[in-house]
Amino acid sequence: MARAGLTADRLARAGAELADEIGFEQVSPSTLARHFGVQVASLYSHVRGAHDLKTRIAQVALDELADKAADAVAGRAGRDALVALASVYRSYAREHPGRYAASQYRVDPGSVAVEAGRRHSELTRAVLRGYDLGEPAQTDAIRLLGSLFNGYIGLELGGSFAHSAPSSDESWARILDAIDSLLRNWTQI
Amino acid sequence: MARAGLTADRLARAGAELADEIGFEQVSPSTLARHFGVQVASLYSHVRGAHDLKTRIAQVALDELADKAADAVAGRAGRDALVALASVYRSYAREHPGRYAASQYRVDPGSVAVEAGRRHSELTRAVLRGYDLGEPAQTDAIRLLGSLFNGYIGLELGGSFAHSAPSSDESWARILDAIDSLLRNWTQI
DNA sequence: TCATTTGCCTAACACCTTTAGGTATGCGCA
DNA sequence: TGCGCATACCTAAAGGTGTTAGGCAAATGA
Repeated sequence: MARAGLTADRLARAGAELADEIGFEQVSPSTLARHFGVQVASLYSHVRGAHDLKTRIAQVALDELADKAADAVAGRAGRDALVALASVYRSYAREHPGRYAASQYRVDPGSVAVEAGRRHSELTRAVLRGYDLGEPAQTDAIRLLGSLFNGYIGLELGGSFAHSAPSSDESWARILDAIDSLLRNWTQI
Repeated sequence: MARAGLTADRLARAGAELADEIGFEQVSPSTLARHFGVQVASLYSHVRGAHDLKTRIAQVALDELADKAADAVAGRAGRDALVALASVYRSYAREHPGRYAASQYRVDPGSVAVEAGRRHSELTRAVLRGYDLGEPAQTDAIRLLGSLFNGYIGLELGGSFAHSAPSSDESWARILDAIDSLLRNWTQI
């Protein structure tokens, strides 16, 4: 019998794709084994278990997202950079809901994925350079933006904004305007 | 053998308490059956299955949270009301992490729990009356606040703010100040 | 071509969810 | 008080998942 050619990396990447199709929650050693036409136990040579698998998928998503974010922010500043960064997260969540859910997977401290989290904060910090905030305002603002993006996307994906006016797109745009304004005037609060 | 006296309601409430002890993820027909000293299959007379059980626990948490929020907001306005509402959510999440996680459980449309979600928006709308926003700004602001609260608490519970200065408490307080200021000046963005 | 590595296999265990049908408990009523 | 009935909880069983242990055979390199 020909071998499937599994590696931890291929499993993680296939898991990420599978997550977009069937939902991150549903991705597991068994679904992934079925996907590769392989016995479940065979995965355990490449991955320590279900948690390890999900962590690796989270890592894939987090890296991919950070790459896109870095691209979007490059060469922009201020409001432009803010909107670009926000748009990357939101688009990614819509186009790759499974991967986005994976990026939210609680990864234990000490994992390599923690590093990816730091990369995201640094990207946000870069956007904030255009607003000239000192410390601790800058860290506060990073936390605010991270919370807002994650929170908005989470609620939107959950359908919270689906059945009422204004449309989610419109709210999102105006909220970003508001946040831009807030960041510009942060020092004089 | 004496009967345990199960009802859907008792299961949901016990599930909520159990969630705080062992984590919402871990609460399931089997853990709950063990908790009541009862065979797993016995739960199925009261609850349709695992999903139904979790939805009911979510409902308990959502209601309890809305009650606390209504209490906190009553008799306050403006910044006071904003801080009080925010504080209710954050305290609840810290004191009852399992219940809070339950409140985030994706409940299918048409479920009674959707109604509880609406109650939360209305509470936020009440807080915003102190800021004198028209539409669509008011709805935008509701979405902003909901996103921010959920997002901040989610990141905080995940440990994102644990290992760096300033403390989460300090950031939270200053972010609320910033949001208060933003809401007061929303119309002149 | 042979030895070795190792990728994938089978087998087995423990646990979980769900369904079907049986037993007995506790209530309402005579 | 005792009887009948509804139903709360039970046992049994099927099918799924995660994980470990050990075996066979395919690829790799000498």
